[in-house]
Amino acid sequence: MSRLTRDDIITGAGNRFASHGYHGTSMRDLGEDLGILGSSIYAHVGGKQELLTAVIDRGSAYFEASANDAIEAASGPRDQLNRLISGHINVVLDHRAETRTYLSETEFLPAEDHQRIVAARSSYERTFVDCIAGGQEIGVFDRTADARLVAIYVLSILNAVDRWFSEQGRLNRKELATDITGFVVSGLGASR
Amino acid sequence: MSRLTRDDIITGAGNRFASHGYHGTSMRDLGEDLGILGSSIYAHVGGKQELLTAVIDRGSAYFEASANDAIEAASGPRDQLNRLISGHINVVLDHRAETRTYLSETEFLPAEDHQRIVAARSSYERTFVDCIAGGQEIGVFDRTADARLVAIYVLSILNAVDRWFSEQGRLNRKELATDITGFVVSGLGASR
DNA sequence: CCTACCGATCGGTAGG
DNA sequence: CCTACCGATCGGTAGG
Repeated sequence: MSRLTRDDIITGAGNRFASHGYHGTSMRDLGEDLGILGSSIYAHVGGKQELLTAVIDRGSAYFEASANDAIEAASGPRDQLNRLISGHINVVLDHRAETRTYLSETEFLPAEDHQRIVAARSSYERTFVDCIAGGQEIGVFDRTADARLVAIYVLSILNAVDRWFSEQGRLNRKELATDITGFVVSGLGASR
Repeated sequence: MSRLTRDDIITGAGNRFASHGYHGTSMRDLGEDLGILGSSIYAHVGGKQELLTAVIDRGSAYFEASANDAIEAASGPRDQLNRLISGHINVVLDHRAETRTYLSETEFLPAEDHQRIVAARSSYERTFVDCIAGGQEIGVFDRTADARLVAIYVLSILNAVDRWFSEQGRLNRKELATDITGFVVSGLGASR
């Protein structure tokens, strides 16, 4: 058993914060998960708040990277929308602890970090709005819809995925992404 | 200044739990909000856990009542879907504290209460699934869609509404309900 | 609903 | 990373 790294501590904190909440986690709880004492955590990080920031920074970075990948690889608005959706699903399922903390505990961040994360989130959401608006301009999406509202609807669906999706269920990730893209584009109206 | 009732305490607890989380709320915090001492709360309720249960029970009851109203008044699947959506929006906006607590803090309920609330929530969600499946049977909704998945998508959108909707925004509640219903039925494909 | 507490637990530190 | 702590705060109670 070798010594823990700072990254190990952040990972452990993410797991605890995701399942018990930031305020429901004590440094002693976290230490127990990691096999050390609560007080020993202070050899690696400055304090509990710093751990929350580190966990949420990770979550935020995963989403940003996913959006950048989608923009680079996309061949058009509909393809980009599918890539954004698929990427978001992969992020929340591959990094459940960080993204759950990011989505549920951001409000408990120190003011400075909170502002930074909210700005990054706005930028990420703008990627969805721009993609939808771009599709409306070239006529592949309905022009009468409000792109900002549709982006909010899509992100609401995506942010909840980790709460119900199971890898052992009827659909795999790729199929879920296709289903959500189809739902967003056609709803219950046209056959997909 | 008259004495507080048990209901007042529960309302105050809902407000605190919604903004600071259950674990982020101390009995002294709550007392301060109510203008009494933390220890005085115990004259009205058995403990902090009991407060969480009481707040979430309220939230759960609002959703149940809304679903029952929609079922009674509906003239068909599409009308019922619109009523379920509109009702859900009204519940989360009229009872922000209780519903936010219901949606975010249910996991911290004592096991027995947790089971009861999860069962009630399943029943509520089934109303949405049945409505969609009913519409598919009579051909007003696309038969190839998975009713359960669509219900999850709709509820994901609805549960996030209180996080971004403003009464002073471009849309009022009724218009938002219409927009969401339109989105669910037509997506970005057909014009609504 | 307040006064006056209780033991337990909290985030965090000094020194090794 | 542990030992040995610190003052502050926690949920909760007895008695009025």
